[in-house]
Amino acid sequence: MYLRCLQRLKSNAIRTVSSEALAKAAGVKPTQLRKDLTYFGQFGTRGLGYDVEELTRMISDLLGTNSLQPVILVGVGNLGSALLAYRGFEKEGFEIVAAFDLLPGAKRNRAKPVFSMEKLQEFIRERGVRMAIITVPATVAQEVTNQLVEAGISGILNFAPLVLQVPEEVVVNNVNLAIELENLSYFIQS
Amino acid sequence: MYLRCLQRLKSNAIRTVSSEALAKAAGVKPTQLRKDLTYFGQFGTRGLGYDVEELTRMISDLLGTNSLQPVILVGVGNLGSALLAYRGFEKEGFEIVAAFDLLPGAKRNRAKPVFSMEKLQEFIRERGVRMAIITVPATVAQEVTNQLVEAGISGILNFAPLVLQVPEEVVVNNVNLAIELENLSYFIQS
DNA sequence: AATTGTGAATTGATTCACAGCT
DNA sequence: AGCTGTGAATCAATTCACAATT
Repeated sequence: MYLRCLQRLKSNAIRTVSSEALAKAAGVKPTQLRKDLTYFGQFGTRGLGYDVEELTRMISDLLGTNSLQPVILVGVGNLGSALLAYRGFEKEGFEIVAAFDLLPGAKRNRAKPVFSMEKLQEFIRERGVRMAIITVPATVAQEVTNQLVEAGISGILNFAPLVLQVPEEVVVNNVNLAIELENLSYFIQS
Repeated sequence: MYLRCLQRLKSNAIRTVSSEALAKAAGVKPTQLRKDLTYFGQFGTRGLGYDVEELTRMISDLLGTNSLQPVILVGVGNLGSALLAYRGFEKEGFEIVAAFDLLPGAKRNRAKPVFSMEKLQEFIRERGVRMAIITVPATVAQEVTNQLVEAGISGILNFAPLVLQVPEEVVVNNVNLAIELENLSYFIQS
């Protein structure tokens, strides 16, 4: 989040920012921001603030965002197609290098290649891909996950609405749109 | 999350579940689950567990998920189109009743009507819509938000990668796909 | 004068440990 | 015997308050 805000500042030719201003932009409190940063070192100048350029570089290094990470996507339905077409990732250092689906033929005419599921493990191994996005139906998500893990994937962004069982060295982030809506719905009932 | 797991159990004709089993399915610890539930009352039977049917009903009531909530969507790009076509919401009690875009004409041939932005506020007011999904570019997201809030929206699911400024009675949930990927990427660098 | 960096204090969430039901 | 419900203990995150620095 901080990185995103810093990039916005940079594109507005702002050189220096106080914890107060950056925190406001990121939607957190100034002390929170300062505490967060000190876990990784001291980057500010007292009385002045943080150098936008320098702080940007340090967070990028930390996140390992400086090199382009290849990512694959499994399940080219509505959501999968949208993510394939979405350009927003590349700016942040990720590239969806290929997609996989049971029916790759029907999913042609896209910028990205869509392969059949048989090619999945071979592709992961040959290209050394470490991250995958799962946009398959819940019923097959665990089976797909098993294949991914077996082939060496260590990070999964899961859009299927269930909890995936994985070995502990594999990291899963879940995005569940229905839960987000329910959450909103709960908090606005007043 | 619990609700989702309970529904799965129900469809497998399972009548009763222990905190241990349900917690496992939801990816949390048993004590966590029990503590969570007791914030709202006592629903289990000692020595036996929870009645799937009863617990389902109580969580549904709590979430207000029993009545169908109308939701609108603003910004019919790649992601917006995918969400419009996504059926997963309806099962959870939400219906995207309309979408809005600067160029509604180009976005026809869908199950849902796509209106021009001029119709936005009128629609919200007439239909009493309380929730909106924002899938517009970051550059116009704040402006769209202002319009939504002015028309009476009180819950926003925001996919634009920036922090929206809203009055405190309005709830915003952010979904930022690039941040999810970055997060994964950070935790798998070993 | 402004603003960071950070121990200490506070607040909040999770887990333990076990009493209490069925 | 099995399993929930929960006060107490622990662990983690946030915020305060202010010394240190430019």
